[in-house]
Amino acid sequence: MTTAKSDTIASRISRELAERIVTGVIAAGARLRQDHIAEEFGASHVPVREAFRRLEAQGLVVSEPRRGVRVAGFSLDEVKEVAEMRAALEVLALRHAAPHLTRAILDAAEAANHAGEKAVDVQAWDEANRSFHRLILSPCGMPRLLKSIDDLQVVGARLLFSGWRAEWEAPTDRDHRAILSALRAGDVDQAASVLARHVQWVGPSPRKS
Amino acid sequence: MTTAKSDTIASRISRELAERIVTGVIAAGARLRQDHIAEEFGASHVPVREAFRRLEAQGLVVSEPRRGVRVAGFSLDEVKEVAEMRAALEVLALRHAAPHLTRAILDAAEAANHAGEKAVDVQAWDEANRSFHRLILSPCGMPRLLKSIDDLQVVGARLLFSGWRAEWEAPTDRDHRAILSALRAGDVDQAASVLARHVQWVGPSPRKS
DNA sequence: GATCTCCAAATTATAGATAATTTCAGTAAT
DNA sequence: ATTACTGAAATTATCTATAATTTGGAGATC
Repeated sequence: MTTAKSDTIASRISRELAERIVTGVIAAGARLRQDHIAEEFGASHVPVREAFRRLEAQGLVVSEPRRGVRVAGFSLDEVKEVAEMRAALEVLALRHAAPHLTRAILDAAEAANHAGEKAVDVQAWDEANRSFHRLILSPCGMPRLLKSIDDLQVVGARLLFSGWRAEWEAPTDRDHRAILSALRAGDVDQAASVLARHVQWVGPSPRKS
Repeated sequence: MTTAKSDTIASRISRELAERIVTGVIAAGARLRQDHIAEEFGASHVPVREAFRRLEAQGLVVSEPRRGVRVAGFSLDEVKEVAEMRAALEVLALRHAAPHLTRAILDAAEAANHAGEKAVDVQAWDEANRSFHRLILSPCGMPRLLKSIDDLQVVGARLLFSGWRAEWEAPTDRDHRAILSALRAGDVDQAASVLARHVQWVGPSPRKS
């Protein structure tokens, strides 16, 4: 958890900035100036620019040629859009993963869910939730799909960090259990249906732009 | 069609390389060396590296730290994966676009379809096909979703250019007409169903890795 | 008082140079 | 013959410097 050894400086900067954006340390709409960031990381601005490109690909920043990059906004519409995309893709992944799911995988997913129930802060809860989804979807064996889902998950996590309510935890865990029990029963359609609803849920209250 | 005015050198290089990869001028698996490309474009390697990052985000190249960049492969599995992702996302887009589709838009889509029937080469056919899809999906008003679909379309186009058969044209145009007539009849489910099957179709013959 | 113009400071984009790593051919050892 | 080493050449990643563009404000004009 220290400086996170990473091969290239660009990827280290990219990871660090991503975390700051997701956790809200850098606000939506804030402008990111390459020289300032370069100075902070003790690097030149070249790797910073490459980090920007990666963040742009993830949808965490938007870049206008010669006018700099700023943190992507997340209005309610944008959050919903990401959630719906993720729902569609996770359903696809689940249908391909289902035939390869083993008892051991489902047990591991259940353990991840329990870890989420015990989580005391947002980070831990988010991590457990991520694990759950990754566990049941990875066996689909579609790397590009999984990467897209992961990127969408990261973007969606901004919502969690911006306004998380402890009450939201219970329904999530219930959904997870429902998905597991449907999968154990071999009812993929039911599991997919719960998963789609579960992922699309972006909280009860409208959020500001 | 000349030098394609573009704001930054990086984006010009990125576009040019993308086209070469899609059309097969650069083969799958080929290594891209930044200095060589920089020299060819009369630029330094910094914008080349940024172009690489964009291509990586589009899924046209894969990059390993300190080991260079190579053109992404497209095995049958990968092509299928992209097609299924695109099907899932286009269905989502269509369901959101449907309420906003006007007579004029559907007529324009029909015109695009006719242009495709008259197309004499792959480029023209691809362009018409792209227009058709863009026309009926754009009204969904979900920019991130549309961008993802576009990227997937570009990747999928590699298949067209690698082995296109004139016979594939007719079924495609028939699918397009079926989608239009379902939309005109207000039967969104039917349109979505045809669209999903249509997009997932990757040709009758298994392709080599 | 509001708007426009123009200039300086800040910022982005690219170039050229350097350090660090990988690749690979050629040679030696088994 | 095959495998393991070695070092030069090629290549990637980074830094420093420079050119080009944008931003923001001071002063002029209406």
